[in-house]
Amino acid sequence: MATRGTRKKTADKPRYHHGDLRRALLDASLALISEEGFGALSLREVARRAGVTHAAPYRHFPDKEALLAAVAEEGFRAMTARMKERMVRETTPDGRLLACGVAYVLFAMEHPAHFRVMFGPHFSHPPDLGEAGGDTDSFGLLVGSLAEAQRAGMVREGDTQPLALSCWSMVHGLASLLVDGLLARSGITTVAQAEALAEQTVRVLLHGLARSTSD
Amino acid sequence: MATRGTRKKTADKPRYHHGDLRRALLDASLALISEEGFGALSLREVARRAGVTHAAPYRHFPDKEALLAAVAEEGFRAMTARMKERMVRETTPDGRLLACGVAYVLFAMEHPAHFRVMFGPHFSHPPDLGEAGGDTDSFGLLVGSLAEAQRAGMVREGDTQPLALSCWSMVHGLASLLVDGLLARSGITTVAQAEALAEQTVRVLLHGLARSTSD
DNA sequence: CCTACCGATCGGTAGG
DNA sequence: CCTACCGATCGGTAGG
Repeated sequence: MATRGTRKKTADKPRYHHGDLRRALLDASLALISEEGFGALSLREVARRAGVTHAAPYRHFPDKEALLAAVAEEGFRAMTARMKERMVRETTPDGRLLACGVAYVLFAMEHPAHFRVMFGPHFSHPPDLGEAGGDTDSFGLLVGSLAEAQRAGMVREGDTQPLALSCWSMVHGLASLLVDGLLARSGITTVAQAEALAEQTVRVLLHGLARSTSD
Repeated sequence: MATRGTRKKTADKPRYHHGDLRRALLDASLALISEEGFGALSLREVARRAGVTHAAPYRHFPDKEALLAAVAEEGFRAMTARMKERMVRETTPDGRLLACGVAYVLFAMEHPAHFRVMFGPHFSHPPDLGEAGGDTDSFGLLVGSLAEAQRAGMVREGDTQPLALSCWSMVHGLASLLVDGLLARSGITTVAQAEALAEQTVRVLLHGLARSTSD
């Protein structure tokens, strides 16, 4: 009994009686998904990892879907930022278009948990990719740079929308295969390898977009 | 009490005391995923839908992952068959390559639950896409027709493998976006629309593959 | 943000 | 292929 009342020997559970529990919950969610896969994500396990009781998250998110929505929104914001970051360095329309696509794939490789939440089939309604022009409007960046490339004569004329869907499909497919580990047996495991493949792949697509297929 | 002992008024639960429970379990899994999403899939609910006790499935599958593996394998077999079916109608190398890609997308649209299980992040190990030349080797079909197109001079020379990854990414991305409903707001909802988009998209890619980007 | 509690569901097994 | 059972986990709420 002599030791009763002294500091507990295990103070290993950080507590969040301050303002950053929300952040801690988001981080815990991402770590959990990365380590155990999406199926392992539960509000209770997230709370556990964040060092709080399983009732605490409800102070910040009304339910599980709200937590995921917050993760997804953060992901779209980060992805859009990543795309802009690489695009502004470029000086040509097709350079920007290429950068746009490569950044999409890089984001997925660097933030697989975010990517899974953003595009996984977890929501009742598929996510809206952000208001036009907003800082989550990654699709808008693609459409914009594609239209610019059209005006510059580097991409065939015609309705921009279906062409944008082709571009999106290309990078989304590559990103998905990478995140799900399906290209590992083809030897693509590092970010550098993924970037090289993305560049090559998007270049092929841009080349295909340059002129009408009936040429 | 007069009615006691007579036929129960609800005989609505079909029983599988014959040989087709395995098939029924696979079908129930697919229906469940289609209707409620992948997250709703549990062995117990599958058993319920198949009209058996939750212990019955263990007679056919050692665990949940084994059930999913069976669904996935069936999916790869069906997808490969779908691709072959469309490819044999074609008389040119690039026709076969196009058919190969379009069939991939069509399969996903027609069998979204299969597609989700095949490529969803549900397995400890990502699925092997089948032994080379086997009836689940869809990737082999792609590589084969791509190599054929190269020999015919319709696709640039060089290592076939990375080019095949570009093709796979393209159709896999389109299929994924379609299955997850992300192209619905772009107005692509029917199989016919998806097929048209897939054709256009793969044509763009083939055009890009025709010659070196440095031409 | 915590304790204590609810009903529900789950994967899996024993034993027949 | 069924009944009966196990321990575990879950989402969510009451009440403080």
